[in-house]
Amino acid sequence: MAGTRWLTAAQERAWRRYRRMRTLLDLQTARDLNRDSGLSETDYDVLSTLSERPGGQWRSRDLSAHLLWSTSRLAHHVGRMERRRLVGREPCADDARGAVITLTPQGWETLRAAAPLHVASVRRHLVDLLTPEEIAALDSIAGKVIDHLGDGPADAQ
Amino acid sequence: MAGTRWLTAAQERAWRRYRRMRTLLDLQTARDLNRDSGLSETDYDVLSTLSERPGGQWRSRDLSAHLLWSTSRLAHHVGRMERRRLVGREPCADDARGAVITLTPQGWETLRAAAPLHVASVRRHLVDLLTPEEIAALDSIAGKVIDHLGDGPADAQ
DNA sequence: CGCGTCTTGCTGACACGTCAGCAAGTACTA
DNA sequence: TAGTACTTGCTGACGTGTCAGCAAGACGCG
Repeated sequence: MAGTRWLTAAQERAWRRYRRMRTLLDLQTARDLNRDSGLSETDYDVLSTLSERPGGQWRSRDLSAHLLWSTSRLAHHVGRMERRRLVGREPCADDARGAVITLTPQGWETLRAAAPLHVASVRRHLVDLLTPEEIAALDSIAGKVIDHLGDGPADAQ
Repeated sequence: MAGTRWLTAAQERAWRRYRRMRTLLDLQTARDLNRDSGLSETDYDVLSTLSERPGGQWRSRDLSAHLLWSTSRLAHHVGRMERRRLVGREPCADDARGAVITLTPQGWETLRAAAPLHVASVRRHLVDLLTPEEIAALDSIAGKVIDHLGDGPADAQ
């Protein structure tokens, strides 16, 4: 590999700082979420995704694809959340193999209470730090990466 | 919480896509790194950080602070990397409590072989997708978050 | 020095994620 | 309809991260 195209100083700096932002921001929002609502980020992802559908119901297969999780990971995580009464499982009417994950009343209530606090946390540590131009730039950068990594525009997201 | 300041449409969109970029980019670079070099991202972080110092040596305490890892996490991870002969442990001359983590010859060689492939992966999935202006914007955004979350500008990174 | 406190690093128990493998159901094809 | 292959979801084993707790050494003050 004689002809490796190393990063320029500006590129290297941006990459390093992106990685550090990622680490710090994750740590902080996770800490806030756990302190405020007793949830992990993954718990919150599951609850908020479920709530996007009218009845709070998703087929396991679709939920794991949407979250970019393995079906195994979803099964484990849903099992743990089920024990905490945040979600439930029901057989699927159309397909006897299928399982439908459902938000319980307690799941709805937990999410309702958590959402404003989580939004405040995201504002505090990211959104309110940036100008509208920077928000637009972040969106555009993320869009390019998402398109490149082929998230299937029609599909998940 | 009647007066919650929810996100605007543009902010919400940027936040969601940032999160998705994060997930996709992590998955892809981790997959590439493992396929090309048999390393995890955390392995690579440890090796490349060690290599920044002349002798490839870091005090445990300093390394965990630099990586934003708990000392426990570092101890576990170094133990595993030690079994693979990528790093070694030595007692610290100045402080009998201390441990010094050292890159082994095999660790150097592994990193030397992995680096160009990893850079290519980062280029392919991020850097080469962006204009110089977008690189600058990403750097500036990350800088704001890092400053806000108090990474101690003089300290780590 | 002698004592209490802080720092450093390690360990064990437990929570979470991945992977291989399995059982049951569906879909395609002859 | 029977046979084969695919899909769906679960489980167990194992690697990794977090947390509480420990032992040894450093530090500070009388």
